[in-house]
Amino acid sequence: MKILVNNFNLKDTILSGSCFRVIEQNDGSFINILKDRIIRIRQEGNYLIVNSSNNDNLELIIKNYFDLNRDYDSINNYLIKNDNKMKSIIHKCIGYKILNQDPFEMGISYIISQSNNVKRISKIVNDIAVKYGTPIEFENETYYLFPTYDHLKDLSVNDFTNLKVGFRDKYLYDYIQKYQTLNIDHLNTKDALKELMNINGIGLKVASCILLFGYRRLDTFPIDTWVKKSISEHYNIKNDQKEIEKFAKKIYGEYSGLAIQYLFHSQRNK
DNA sequence: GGCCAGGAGAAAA
DNA sequence: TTTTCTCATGGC
Repeated sequence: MKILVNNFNLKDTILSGSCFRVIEQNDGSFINILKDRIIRIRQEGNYLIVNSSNNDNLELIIKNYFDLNRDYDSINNYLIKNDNKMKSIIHKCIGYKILNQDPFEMGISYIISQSNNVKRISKIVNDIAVKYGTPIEFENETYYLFPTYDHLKDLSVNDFTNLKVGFRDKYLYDYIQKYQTLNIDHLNTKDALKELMNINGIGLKVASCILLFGYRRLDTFPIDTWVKKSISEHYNIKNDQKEIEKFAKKIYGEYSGLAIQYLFHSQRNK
């Protein structure tokens, strides 16, 4: 399948570090494991070329996953209007989109991410899928979908320990116990953060990532060392979590999540 | 072989 | 209230 896109950069988007289930291929394409299917995708100019294990609603699913229906141009203009320094930063990030990933998978993945590196995060996430997820045949290989809540709801703390997640075993267990009572969609962002942080092992950073990448809350912004570095380079702001939060909310408003991702992305790609 | 990774929680100051 | 220490594991 061929999909026409504009102002989209597949590689920057898919390798941005928010997705742990993507495998870069030697031919420039990517194997990406979505919620319910496997895709092979590559970009040729303004076209995406996609093969999938499941063609039902494929174009719809691709456009939703890569956030291709959102008007990034007008958001970018809004950000630049509020902060002229954004102009050069955004210029380095043209085509970067925020992936719409599965909320449950994001919860598990970002709990695992704390004090960890991307390579090992990906390995553990994949180990969980291989052990508890559904196998899918695609291009003569077997891939495993990330398990649903029902697949994991009866696991014990020790089952997670056996997955070599270290001290995060009890965190994952508590997340599973509380997952069904979460009511994120009916809460504003501030309360949604609170609700997630009520889970043992989820702090502000992880909760922000879950909301931004799993629940499309573009007004949440994970602040890490890259972002702090970028902020202190571009702005005269104290290198302090609270100060940066105040600044981001005030200047970038409802799109602070995207703005902070631009800072993260441009700093990381230096 | 020591350092550190898209942190969080508990203890200590 | 803010700073420091600890928590498993493995990549480099």
